[in-house]
Amino acid sequence: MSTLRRDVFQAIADPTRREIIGLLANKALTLNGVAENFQVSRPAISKHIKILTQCGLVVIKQQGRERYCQVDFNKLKEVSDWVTQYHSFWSQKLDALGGLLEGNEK
Amino acid sequence: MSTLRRDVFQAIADPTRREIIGLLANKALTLNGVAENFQVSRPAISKHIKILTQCGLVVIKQQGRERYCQVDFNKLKEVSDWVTQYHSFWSQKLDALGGLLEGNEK
DNA sequence: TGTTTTGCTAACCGGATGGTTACATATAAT
DNA sequence: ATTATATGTAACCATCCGGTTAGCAAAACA
Repeated sequence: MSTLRRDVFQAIADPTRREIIGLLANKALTLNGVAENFQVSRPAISKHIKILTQCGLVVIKQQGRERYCQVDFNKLKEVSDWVTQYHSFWSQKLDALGGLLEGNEK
Repeated sequence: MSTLRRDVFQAIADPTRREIIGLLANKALTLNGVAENFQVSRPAISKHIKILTQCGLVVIKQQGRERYCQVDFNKLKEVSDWVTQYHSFWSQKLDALGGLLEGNEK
């Protein structure tokens, strides 16, 4: 699994990974602790965690043989920044095109 | 290309599609107008636009043989909502685990 | 010491993704 | 009527993705 092209947007694209983030928001969990909450196998969760760590969204702290996963929420700011740049457009009507086409709508 | 599992998070996972959204924020463009701004082929852009329309992020208004693309920014709220639920965690120090492990850190 | 537990990695699989080229269709322009 | 333009679609391809099972290594426990 290469470490290329790993960014936050791609990491949160998967619903399972978003769920994992939700879980870890409450408290740090070991990998098995995370896996208990899902139907899929441990290796599958392990892969998800790896993707989340590769982009910095999750940080792992080793404690003996256990590895506690926690979210670095600051990484989510990258997503927040991207989204909020469009906040001003949100309440805008969807009729900008109408103007653009000078009411020539089909 | 099935219409299944098409959600906003997956749509914005691709950097090209995020760029497209940035482009369309300024003004509605035809499909060729969008494609002019990228190196990839027109069919590739066509596929991206299809994905963006399937999840509702982009709306198309046909004008003769031209198809004007514009962003429905309200769809981005879904992303914003997901992110902002974690706003309270942002300024939090990354030492919650330290407490959890009772200073037993390696 | 031996065994259980935690977690990683490898090999594999089917389906999705992102790209291409080639061709089809419909509207517009000459 | 013919040609040019705008766009869609099909077929194909390499790679990625998310999942599996099997096996390995290290720490913890009996």
